Amino acid sequence: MSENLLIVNGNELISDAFYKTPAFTNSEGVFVNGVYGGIFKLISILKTSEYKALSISFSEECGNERLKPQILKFKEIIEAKGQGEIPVTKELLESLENALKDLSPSGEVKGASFDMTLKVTSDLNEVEALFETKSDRAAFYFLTDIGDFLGLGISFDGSNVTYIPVENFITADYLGKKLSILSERMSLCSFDIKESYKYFEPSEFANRTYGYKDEDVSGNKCFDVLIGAYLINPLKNDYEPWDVAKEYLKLTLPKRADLFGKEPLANADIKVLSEYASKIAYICFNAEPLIRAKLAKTGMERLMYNIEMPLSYILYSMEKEGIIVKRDELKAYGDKLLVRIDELEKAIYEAAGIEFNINSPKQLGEILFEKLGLPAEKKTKSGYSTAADVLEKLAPEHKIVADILEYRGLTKLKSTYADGLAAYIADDNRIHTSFNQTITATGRISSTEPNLQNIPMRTELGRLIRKVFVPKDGYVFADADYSQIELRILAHMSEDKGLIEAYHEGKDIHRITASKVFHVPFEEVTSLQRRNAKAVNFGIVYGISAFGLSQDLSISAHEAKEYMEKYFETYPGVKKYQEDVIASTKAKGYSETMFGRRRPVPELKASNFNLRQFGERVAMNAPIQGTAADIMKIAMIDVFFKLKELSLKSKLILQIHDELVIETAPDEVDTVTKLLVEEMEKAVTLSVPMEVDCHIGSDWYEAK
DNA sequence: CGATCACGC
DNA sequence: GCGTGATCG
Repeated sequence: MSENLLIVNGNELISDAFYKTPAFTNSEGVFVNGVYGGIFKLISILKTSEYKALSISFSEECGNERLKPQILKFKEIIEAKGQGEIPVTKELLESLENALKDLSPSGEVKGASFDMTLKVTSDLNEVEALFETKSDRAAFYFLTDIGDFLGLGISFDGSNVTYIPVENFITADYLGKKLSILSERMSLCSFDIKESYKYFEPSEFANRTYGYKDEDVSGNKCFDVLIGAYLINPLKNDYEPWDVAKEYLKLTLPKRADLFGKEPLANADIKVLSEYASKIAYICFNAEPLIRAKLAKTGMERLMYNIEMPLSYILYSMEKEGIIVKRDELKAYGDKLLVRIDELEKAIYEAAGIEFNINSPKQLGEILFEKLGLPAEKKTKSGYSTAADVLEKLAPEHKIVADILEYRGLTKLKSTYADGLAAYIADDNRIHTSFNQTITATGRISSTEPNLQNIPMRTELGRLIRKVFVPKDGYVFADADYSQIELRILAHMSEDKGLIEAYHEGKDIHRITASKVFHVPFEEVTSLQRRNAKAVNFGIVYGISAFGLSQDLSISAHEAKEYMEKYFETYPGVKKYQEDVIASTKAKGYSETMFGRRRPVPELKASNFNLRQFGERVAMNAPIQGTAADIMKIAMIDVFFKLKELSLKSKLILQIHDELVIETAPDEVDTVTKLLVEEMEKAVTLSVPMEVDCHIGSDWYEAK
């Protein structure tokens, strides 16, 4: 009996917390740090033990006048739950957690003071025992440095953290296996969890064979504090554990660079290392419930649990697979470029009458606009603009201009693609890009080191680079892309009858638009009219201004304005939608996708006109671009787990915003093609059809 | 390290 | 509109 009853001295609990927790007030300006810290500690004790009942005693005397009201406040909260022995139930815990939220000034729950007990061990028996700890959740952090796994920080209660260095029997694989097993019976939390999948496989994915499900599916799930923090604030560029600590726990901690500088972590002191890894585990454990609560409050649980978390595992898998790049052919391509670059360089020097650095916009500007006296149209902050659109207009004036444009294009191909990509080809002849899930403001994925989402496509010479991207022996690429996904989303979200109808006709959308805007029969639309309509469609999706459109089409701002007005006459629903979305974004402070992904737009309230205009374009574009990103992510989950369900050898390897690439086994081509198109098209049902095109090829050039 | 340019969707 | 990267000064 006595073992099941937790007896607490209320005065001591609050008093301890009062001195440990930095002072802060609730929304009414009353100091509540003691009550807050006390309840926080109480919750953590109740959650990590098996007490069946709780009894809290209070005494009258209290010396500290600032502390006294906090003890009384706590007494009030507790007595509302019951008198004497209070049964420990789920409801009690929930109500205590709600009490925490009420105490916090911004309605968020914040952690108690930094209060961590660290234990370092690599004793096999101790580690084995540790992994038998009873808890409903754990937080961990894999400490790695340039590919080396150094150790694991792990906590089951948010105050006791164990650091396990990798040594002897305790290998990276061993710890990974332990975590995989642990994930079967409790939820695991980490920071940037994608980086841990190399060592452990969460049980929720190990045998998963179903795709995206709207409703949550029960079971122990992994949680990534980084992804959660990103969803809540996608504008912050790089979240580090310390940022989460500060934002959610009000803790200030040294950063990685401050602790270790540029030294390899392997050289660092074990004490510093263990503390570093353990603090991150500590931060994760204590921030997790706060981030979960905020995600629930902001309606982003589905995004987090059903989309982003499974996606993190898929991105890891795609990075691991990589894509084969033919080293020798890439080199030959670069050499071919160099021949032409040298020719152009000579011709440019000849025409200029002087040798200069063509790559320097400053020097180039001086040559073109001063030495050669060409008409300078546009200026930048630092001088003449030498951007491509400016040079294109100058081309008839002087033969040097065309050469410069070609030179620019070729050196770009050479440095970024030919030479740039070569540096990333690994020993397996593959490039393993990093897909980043927590960078963009709109929810898109980004790709770095190298960026495989901007491989040339537009010009034939650039496009040829895609020939060096090949599938493994005997395999082919299946490349599927959504047809105009963003414009279709606009049609759906704006509910514009004309645009929806146009898509149901299944004909060339730009031609239909031109026909409607210019009042000519569909068959009589000229190529110029179609090109202009296409540019307007494009511009609308991006929320560009008449000025932006005029730049794109090289027409006057006046003409561009007329085009847009005609467009809005044709599709009045689009105009209405844009106005509504700006108003609601302004009112709420953020825009929202179909799946509830938020993008804060503080610019809408700026006093600066240009900034506010920018805010309007962002408010119009973010829901479109973000919804497209959501849909693609769902499609990826469907495609990935479908491949798994069917035990196919084919692997998803690339995502380029509206396009997926699968390295496909020859005997699976038909299955994969059908699967890709089906899963991508059914990822979401809109009021317009989703159209997916899929091509097969023996390299990426052919498959597009 | 910010500005400019060029590549993608 | 959203990104990444190379280059310059």
